[in-house]
Amino acid sequence: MSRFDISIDDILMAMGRPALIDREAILEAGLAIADEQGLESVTMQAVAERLGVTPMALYRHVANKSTLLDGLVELLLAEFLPPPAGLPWPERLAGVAGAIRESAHRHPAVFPLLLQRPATTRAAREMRASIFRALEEAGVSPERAARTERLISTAILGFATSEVAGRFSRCSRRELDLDFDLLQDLLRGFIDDQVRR
Amino acid sequence: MSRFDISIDDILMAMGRPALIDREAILEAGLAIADEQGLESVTMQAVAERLGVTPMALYRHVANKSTLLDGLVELLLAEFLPPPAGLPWPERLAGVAGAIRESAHRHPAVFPLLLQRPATTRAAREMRASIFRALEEAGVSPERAARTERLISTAILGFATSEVAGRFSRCSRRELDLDFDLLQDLLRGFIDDQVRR
DNA sequence: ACCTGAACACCGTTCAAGT
DNA sequence: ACCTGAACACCGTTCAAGT
Repeated sequence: MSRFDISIDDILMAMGRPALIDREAILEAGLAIADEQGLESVTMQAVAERLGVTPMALYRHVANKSTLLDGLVELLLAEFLPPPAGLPWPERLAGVAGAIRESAHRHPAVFPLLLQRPATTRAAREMRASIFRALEEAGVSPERAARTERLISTAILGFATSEVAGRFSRCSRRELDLDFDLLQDLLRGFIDDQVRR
Repeated sequence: MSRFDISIDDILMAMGRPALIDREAILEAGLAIADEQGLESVTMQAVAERLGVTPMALYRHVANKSTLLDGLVELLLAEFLPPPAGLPWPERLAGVAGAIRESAHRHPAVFPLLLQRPATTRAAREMRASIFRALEEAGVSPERAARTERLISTAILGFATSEVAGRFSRCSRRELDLDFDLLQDLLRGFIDDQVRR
């Protein structure tokens, strides 16, 4: 009846044995399901089952399904490792673009969500910062850098999303590789333009 | 018991009185709900209720919810009217881009789906054709036109999606207007580049 | 032909209860 | 603290039945 019905021993014993699941395990299970069976297969029940637990157990670790999906997006962002700092900026930028595209191919179901969430998480800021540094090194003025970065990352995300979400389903992989090369030329020309002003 | 339990009179009477709903009414109700309350509020029950009908009645007119959503995308595409043919190509292209962006602002919930469906419907082909004609007039060779068109429309769709789906939620409308202007400059420069080769 | 009632399997989520 | 059982409101969908 009262809250003291739970004995201290009970609590200590519960604390002693490690939790069956945690936030990270939940997100990884969700991402695996999304990769294997698509986003609509990511249900609380499916995630729980993969972890050998009941759906209700998830709610101690994630607020609800919507924040679980936010967490999946975070997981993708965390994969966008900043490229090696030693390289000259064009190669660093190409590295970032390539890493983003590869992530899209690994996670075609979750990737489109990237375009739909404010890029305010730590990993998102880091990716932005790495593009910023490349632009700075290229000679883009700080006043222009933010806008330039937005357009560059939007173009890359838009292309990668179209590619994996099926808008280009009639194009061969080879065609799309060439598209991507051309996109990078386009962005390169754009940056040169921004520098010249 | 047998199928002849339905009398011809019954059928004629049913045929005589006009159907309560049809595919078009369903799609328009779905779009209205999406615009007003977001995509996740578009349920079979909500659409049916708006039409004064039970959810089961919808299934005679649309195969299932997924094709209903496809229909909403179609509705957006139908709004991308081809620009007046008399104008010079740069203005026509700007017209298309502006029309796409306006559609995104009118239908922020449905618009992101455009990036996720193969662009094979009639309206999608028409929009592509109008960009093609502009590129041709600009002097882009036919071999380059398809790839150029893909990159242009991807950039526009990607930007408009980011804008209405919340990725730029920290930017003011004025900032985004300037972003869009710059995007069009970028695309213009890209086309000039394609012509020069 | 077109719509409804009843029914099913499946969702997300809450809350009290167990350990 | 962490998980479960029971329960609720709400989904999408099917099918037989009504008119």
